[in-house]
Amino acid sequence: MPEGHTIHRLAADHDLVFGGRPLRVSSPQGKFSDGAALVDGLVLESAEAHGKHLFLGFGPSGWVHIHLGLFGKYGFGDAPAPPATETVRLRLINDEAYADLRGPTTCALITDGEKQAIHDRLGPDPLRARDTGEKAWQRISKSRTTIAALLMDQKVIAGVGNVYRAEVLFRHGIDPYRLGKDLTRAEWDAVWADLVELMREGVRLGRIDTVRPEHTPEAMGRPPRVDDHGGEVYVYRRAHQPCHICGGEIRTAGLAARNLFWCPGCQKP
DNA sequence: AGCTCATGGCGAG
DNA sequence: TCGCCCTGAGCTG
Repeated sequence: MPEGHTIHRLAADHDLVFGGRPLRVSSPQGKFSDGAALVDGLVLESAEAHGKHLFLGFGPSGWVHIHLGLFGKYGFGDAPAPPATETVRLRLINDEAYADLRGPTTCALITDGEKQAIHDRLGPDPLRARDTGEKAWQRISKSRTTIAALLMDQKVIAGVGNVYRAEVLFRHGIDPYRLGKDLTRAEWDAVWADLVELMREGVRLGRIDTVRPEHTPEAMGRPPRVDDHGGEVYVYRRAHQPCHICGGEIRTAGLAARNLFWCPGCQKP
């Protein structure tokens, strides 16, 4: 289950494992059979990520556009591939490896123009080397929407999901209900820079770790702990537990159909 | 076996 | 704001 770091990692893995060589493409489940047939046997020329969107490039034949949604999952493995189960939407195979995709929101063959339209509607991505937080700031600084909602809006900033949202706001002591227009430029610059760093680390480690060294359980003299989503965090899914820093109770609330987590003690309005 | 929930996003009203 | 789509894990019974 993905935020932007997962998708950038997947793009790199595709390049490494399948890039520059022909590969077999199929859709055991059948829902992508037509698209798969059109690129089967072609060379994978490039793999790109923008926010939570993944693009597999097959030259003039176009791009396989993948969005994992909430449930989508990739499984990579060494050849030979096991028999595909009925939920495998997309299977890639070469002599050494296979990759299975299950449960994506999107898996479709698109043109260069359609791909460009997706880039155009996405905000800057902290994991794209040429992107900066400037365009995001232009929208945030004029917006009467809460910063918590803005961080989840992929048109404002691409790649941030529910975990990074909660964690980066905590790390900067920003109350999630503050309005975009009430953030200072310095606050936004610090948040953007932090996302760049945190998400790069997320790509490297393959999980979301946001707890600073001085706040780890060891440093704080507490028993070791890994949160049930695989990384170490301050507030995400820690409702009603004590804050690692102030000891106050972590709070949760629904916001735009998602669960928001924050520490009222550390994140003042 | 059936329910709930999950790191997303879309379109209808 | 709500319902809906995609899948699987972790409960409950």
